[in-house]
Amino acid sequence: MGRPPCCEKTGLKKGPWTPEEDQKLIAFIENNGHGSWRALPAKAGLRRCGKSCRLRWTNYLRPDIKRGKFSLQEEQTIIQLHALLGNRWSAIASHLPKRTDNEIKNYWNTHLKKRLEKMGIDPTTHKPKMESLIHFKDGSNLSHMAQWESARLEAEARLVRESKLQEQNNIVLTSSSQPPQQPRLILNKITPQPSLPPCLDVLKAWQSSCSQNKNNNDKKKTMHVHSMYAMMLATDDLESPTSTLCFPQSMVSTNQIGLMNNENYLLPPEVATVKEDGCCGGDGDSSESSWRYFTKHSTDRDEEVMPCLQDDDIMVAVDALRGGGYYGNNDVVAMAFTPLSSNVNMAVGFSNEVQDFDSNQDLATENLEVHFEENKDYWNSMLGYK
DNA sequence: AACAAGGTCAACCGCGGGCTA
DNA sequence: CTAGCCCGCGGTTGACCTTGT
Repeated sequence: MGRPPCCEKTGLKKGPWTPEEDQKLIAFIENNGHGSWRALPAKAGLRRCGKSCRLRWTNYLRPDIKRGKFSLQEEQTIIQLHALLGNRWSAIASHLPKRTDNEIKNYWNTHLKKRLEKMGIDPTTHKPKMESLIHFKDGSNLSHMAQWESARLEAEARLVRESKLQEQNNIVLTSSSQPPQQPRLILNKITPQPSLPPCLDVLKAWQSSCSQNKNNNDKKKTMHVHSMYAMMLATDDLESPTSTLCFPQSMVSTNQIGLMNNENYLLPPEVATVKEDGCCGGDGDSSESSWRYFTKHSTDRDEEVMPCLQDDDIMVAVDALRGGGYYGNNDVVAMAFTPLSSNVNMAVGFSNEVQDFDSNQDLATENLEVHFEENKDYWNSMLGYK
C-alpha cells in the first residue's frame, strides 16, 4: 500500500501566507500549543496542510526567531560548522540560537557559498579547489585514510571516556630549555582550549604507518610526524558527530607544517618535518635557531621517529594548530587554527603529497606562501583576527 | 523608463527515521 | 515484525526584489 499524502491535497491553500493566516496560527498555538500538526489546521480554522503550518511556524512565526542580517560571528560559526557537519542545517542551526535551519541554509547558498567559491575555496570540502584535484590523483592515500580514520575514532571514543573521568586541567606548556622570560607557549591565552589528553591510539597508528613505509624510497618518503600528529590532536576538540569529518585525503598525506616568522617566511619544509630516519629537520643549517621550535631535537639522528617527538613539542604544534599566536622565542609565529582541520591544511599550505624535497622544496614552499596569501583574509576573519 | 539578468528567501516537495498499534 | 502515521530534514522552486544596461 502506498503511503497516503500527509493531508488532503484538495481545497487546501498553498503559497505565501497572509497576515490573517499568520494571526490565526499564532493565536491558536499560543493558546493551545501546536499539538498534532496534522490536526492543527482544522482546529485553527486554516485551510492549509499541517506541514505548511509547521513550516510557517518554525521558520517564521515562532517568537524566538531572530531575523535580519547575520553577524560576522554568526557567519564564522556557520562556516566552521559547515566544515565540520556539511549540509546538516538543523545541526548547524542548533548552535546558532534564534536562527532557523532554513534561514541558515539560504544564507549559506546565497552568500557564504559564493564567497568561498570566489576565494577559490571549495565550499563542500573547504579546501582550495586545486588541492582537491591533486589529492584525487593520489590513490595511495586511501589505505592510510582508513587507518587514520579508524585510529581517530578509537581516540575519540577514548577521549569521551576520559573526559568524564578527568578534571579539565589547562595545559600550560613550558620548556626547561626556554628562557624564563620567554614562555614556551602563549597560544592558550589567545584561544583557550580544553586540555589535551594524550592521543596514543593515533600516535600508534601513525607509528605503524611509518614503519610500514620505512623501506620505501627513504629520502622521498619524508615523514612529517609533527604536523600529522598535531593535526590529529588538533581535531580532538571537534564535536564530531560523525566519523566523516575532514580527515580524509589531505590529512593523510599532509606533510608540512606551516610556521611563519614575522617577516612572513614560511618555515622551510626540511626544518618543519621529522624525517623517517628519525631526524627532525633542520640539519644544523643557519635557520635552525630562528626556527628553533621544530629543530629542537634535530641533532639526534639515532632516535626513532616517535621518540624524536617530545611531548611539549607536540603540544606546541597542536596549539599552533588549535590556537595560534607566538612562540615566545623571537619571531616565530605559529599560524592559527581551530576546529577546522581540513581548512587548516589549506590555510597553512600543507603540501599534499610525499615529496622529494631535494628537488621540489622551493616550489613547495612557494606554493605554501601562495596558498596562504590567497586566503589570509579569509582565515583571519574566520579566526577573528580582524 | 523599460527590460533583462541575477539575487534572495519563503515555501514546497519528497524522503527517511521514529513511534505506535 | 510490519504497516500506518507523524514529524523533521535537506533539496529545490518560483515569486519577488535589486541591480545593471
